[in-house]
Amino acid sequence: MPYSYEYARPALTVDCVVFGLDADDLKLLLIQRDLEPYAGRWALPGGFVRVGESTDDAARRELAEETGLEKVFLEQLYTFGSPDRDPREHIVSVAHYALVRLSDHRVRAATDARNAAWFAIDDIPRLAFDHQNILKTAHQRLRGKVRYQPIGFELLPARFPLRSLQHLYEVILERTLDKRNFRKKILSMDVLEELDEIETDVAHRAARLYRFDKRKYHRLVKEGFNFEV
Amino acid sequence: MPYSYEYARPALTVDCVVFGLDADDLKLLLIQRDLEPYAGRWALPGGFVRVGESTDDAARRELAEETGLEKVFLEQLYTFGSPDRDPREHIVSVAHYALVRLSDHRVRAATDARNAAWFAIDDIPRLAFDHQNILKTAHQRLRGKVRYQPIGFELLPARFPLRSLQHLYEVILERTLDKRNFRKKILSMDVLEELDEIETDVAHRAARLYRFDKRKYHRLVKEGFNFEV
DNA sequence: CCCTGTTAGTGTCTCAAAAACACTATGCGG
DNA sequence: CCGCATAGTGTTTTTGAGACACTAACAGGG
Repeated sequence: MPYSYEYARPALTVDCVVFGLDADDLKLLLIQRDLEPYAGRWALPGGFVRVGESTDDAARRELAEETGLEKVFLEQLYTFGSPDRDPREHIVSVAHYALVRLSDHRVRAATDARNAAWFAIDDIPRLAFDHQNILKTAHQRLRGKVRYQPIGFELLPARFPLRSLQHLYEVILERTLDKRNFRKKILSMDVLEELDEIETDVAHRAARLYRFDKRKYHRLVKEGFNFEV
Repeated sequence: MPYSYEYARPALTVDCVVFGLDADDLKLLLIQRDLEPYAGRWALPGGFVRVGESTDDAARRELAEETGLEKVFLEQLYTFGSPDRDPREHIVSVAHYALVRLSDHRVRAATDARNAAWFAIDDIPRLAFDHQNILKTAHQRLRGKVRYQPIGFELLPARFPLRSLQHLYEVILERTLDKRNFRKKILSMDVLEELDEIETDVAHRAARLYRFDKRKYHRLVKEGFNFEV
């Protein structure tokens, strides 16, 4: 035990709530624990913070190690510091949440050495530790976030029909939106670029594709805005 | 050095950004450091988290120890985890912010053994560590918060004239508000109770006093709302 | 007691944006 | 070519924000 301190220290971990979107649902990335406590139980990816490493870096590192995800949108969520949240000892966890395009990452996560899988957001198994609570907090934050920051760039493929973006908002907000009002609003924000391209392989009229204007999008993310949908 | 661990651990602290309101200004509570590093420099109250103690409890304890403040409104703000924010070693700090009625607490803080004092929010001395940055984050959060949660219960005396509440919003938002629109809006929220009582000892027409309806106020805090002022 | 100074308290109009709402267009598949 | 599924498109109504100015009450001084 080579590391000694004058006073006892809680351990420090990071956990990641990774949201992904596919054609139908908002999904959550979980890994299956192979060690006690809660061996076999599904849990949020995460692990210990190393000395000399920022908590954000630790979250990215653990995410890459456990699920193969890299370069994702990731933000700090909340720090869970209750002393009894881990049965072993006092472990404080800085929770983060991430948004990823599920289509980019589905395979890698599923075939990783650690057992990792995507779950539909309303069909989540029992989770280890207080991870259910962390998830609840993250989902609330996500719902709150879409009201004052644009979202979607991180969750949709590079080119997408407007329907997909509306669907994303509907899934996050858990309510349906009016198509015309949604289109009016989102187009008036001037962050989408209309492409000369339409969907293929659909059994009905094909929709026009759009992409985000990175510059304008990130400016808007930074400044905040008002998006009541 | 009686506490040993298999892996190195960052130290864990809490810091508190304590906002107080007096008749004129938004104030900030600071303590003067008596130890290195940054001896003599003003800093946010805070200290180490003990094992077995939640981060929230730690924040409350440190606040009580260093400034005498107890039972204040206190929420977690953000966790600052950069390894170089403290010159000694890697110290991760869970920052909190608190809102207090300055009139209730002015004396105790100022006469405490540790040198503690209130500073006007736009006349803050150079701070230790990254505390300037933490303060900036807290001030932003406070401004954001008033838009979707009612505020004031924690910062105003039990009975107050509407002018005080408007003044509170003006100070936090750093702009003036229209009296009639403000009253219209705040009264329509149905959280204030009109009292059969007016100000005393004022050299002009005395204003009617109000108080918050605790039940309705806390319901609204919980649910969130939309307060664009 | 009256005049002055200071803050309390009150209503309406304008304008912008949100919300409600239904039909035609297009393309695929059988 | 017909049926089906989704794309795409404007107008009206309603709601809320924002701008705006005068009278009322009270204290204090002359």
